[in-house]
Amino acid sequence: MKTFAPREDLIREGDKPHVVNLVLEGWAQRYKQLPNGRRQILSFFIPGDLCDANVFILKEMDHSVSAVTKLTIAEISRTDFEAMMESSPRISQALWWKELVTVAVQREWTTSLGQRTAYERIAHLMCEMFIRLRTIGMTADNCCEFPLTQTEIADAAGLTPVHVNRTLQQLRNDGLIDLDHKRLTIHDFGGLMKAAMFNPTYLHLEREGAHLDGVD
Amino acid sequence: MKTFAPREDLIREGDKPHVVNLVLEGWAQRYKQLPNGRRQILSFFIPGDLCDANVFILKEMDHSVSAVTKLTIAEISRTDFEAMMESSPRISQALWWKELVTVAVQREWTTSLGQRTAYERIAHLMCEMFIRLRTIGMTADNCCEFPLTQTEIADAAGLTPVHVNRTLQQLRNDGLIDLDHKRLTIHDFGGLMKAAMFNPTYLHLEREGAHLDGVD
DNA sequence: CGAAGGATTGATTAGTCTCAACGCAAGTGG
DNA sequence: CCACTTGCGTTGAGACTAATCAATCCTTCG
Repeated sequence: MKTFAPREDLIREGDKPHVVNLVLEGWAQRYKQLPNGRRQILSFFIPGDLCDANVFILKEMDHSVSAVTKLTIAEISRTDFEAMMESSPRISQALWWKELVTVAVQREWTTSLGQRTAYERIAHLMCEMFIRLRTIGMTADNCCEFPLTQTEIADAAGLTPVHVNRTLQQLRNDGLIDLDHKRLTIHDFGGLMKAAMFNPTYLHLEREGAHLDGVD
Repeated sequence: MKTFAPREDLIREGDKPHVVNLVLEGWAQRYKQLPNGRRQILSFFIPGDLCDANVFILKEMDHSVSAVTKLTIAEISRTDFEAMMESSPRISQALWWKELVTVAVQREWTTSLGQRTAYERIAHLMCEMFIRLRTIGMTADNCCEFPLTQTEIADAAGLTPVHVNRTLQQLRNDGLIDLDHKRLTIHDFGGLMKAAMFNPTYLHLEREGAHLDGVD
């Protein structure tokens, strides 16, 4: 068990991976930095997420991971991880499932960046994070923590912070959300999903309970 | 073994997955269609690629797959696939490796769409496909097949066909490439990589124990 | 030979970026 | 406890990349 301060790096591009990280508390983010200095945030991790199942198969990390908030993680060694995988087919299947969902989410982000407008992208990110947080019981009614700065939203959505700011104002004016002091309130989830063209299929929630699919 | 005509669908979003597809000959593409009609191409498959390892763990496909060219594939049943996985740790590790590379590629596409310009995105796509084709021996000198229409390049790069056309002209005028009759020639690979900010690390061409596979 | 899909070109517009400044709030050191 | 610093959010003006709309040309192929 290990803790990190907000914005501290856990893993840097180029590192030789040697453990699997399991998030226990807080948010983390995966990102890539380009030679021209621009940064793309590739995914967010919340409690229960594995940073990279089985990474030690790879020679070198192709991305970095940093804490968003104060962060607590468990490090799982290669031997422990492999023992887990072999201990039962059900566990190894669950790990495969986690990995398949991770790719599915990455594909959806690709789709967002390629086809959605700024407004739609931000709405989509909010839908995704809200649902993911809800499945781990970290929402209260229509509220959740949303500890990202506008610059981080920008780097995740492929936009500039200035444009994120203006777009958030639109989302607020349209009565869809409120975002203040790192706290997100969704006033009209149906409307937000519609605006984002959000379809939760890609999160493959079925096995965790259909009751969570009921929206608002 | 099965064949498909160019542009024919192998798998449709919403299908219940029941086999793993292995590409034997030709190119295929994974894509997603949004309610507003826009399409994002998410990845290309070339010979040797698995369309989706272990997909049958999921209840429902969240994307579609179609042939780009005339296509030949092998269908691997769930039982056969699982038998393969259990037959040896080296095989199951190789399959994990394939999957990890798939996610890594997806992350790089996310980065392209979020942070690279039109010019850089197209250059990057060409670098990636050229290297992947080279590792399976499907390049000759600095040439390879590149069977995409400009509309397909556009849907992969998050651009319009018109803009792809103009950008290709720039790439040609800059002396980096030629693309004609579905045949790509790279005149200056170093320059193309530089323009694309292309770093092949994410393809993880080296992996632990790869030399034991007789692959490569 | 005609049809159809793909590539190309031109003119205009929209969405987002860039640059620059300013405000506010929280944390820090004196 | 106050002044200073710093990071984050907000606003405005102008520039630019890429989208849109629309027409034309070129290939390929039945």
